Amino acid sequence: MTKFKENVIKIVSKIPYGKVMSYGQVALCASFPRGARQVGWILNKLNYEETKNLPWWRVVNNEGRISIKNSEYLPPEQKQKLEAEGLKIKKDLTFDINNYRYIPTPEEYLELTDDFLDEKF
DNA sequence: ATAATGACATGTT
DNA sequence: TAACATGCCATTA
Repeated sequence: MTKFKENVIKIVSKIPYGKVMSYGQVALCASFPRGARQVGWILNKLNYEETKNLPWWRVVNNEGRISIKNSEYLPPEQKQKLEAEGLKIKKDLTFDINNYRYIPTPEEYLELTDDFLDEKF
């Protein structure tokens, strides 16, 4: 279990009901500024126990598109879970992420680094 | 050690 | 709008 994975799990588990974050955002908040792809990789490899208590469906790409691939889970499943939380998703699996994007407060960011602060603020 | 792969992001054609 | 290119970096082959 790497620090990065722990942080990703912490961040994702904090996304409120009905809100979403992009992979890049999650990476930033986990103090891995350019780890977007690794976030996706981690979510893809989560075991059952981990997915059970983690709202992985609230993580989408930065354009508001469901971009799941080669996973146990399929795009329609994620779409259904998001719609169940009130999001309106088009049939091409896109939606207006700016209506639902979750912006964490600085207190919720983990292990802030100088590099991170330079980039974000 | 080197190369390919990916639930990504951003900019340019 | 869509396709392409480049950067990214852990994991896998």
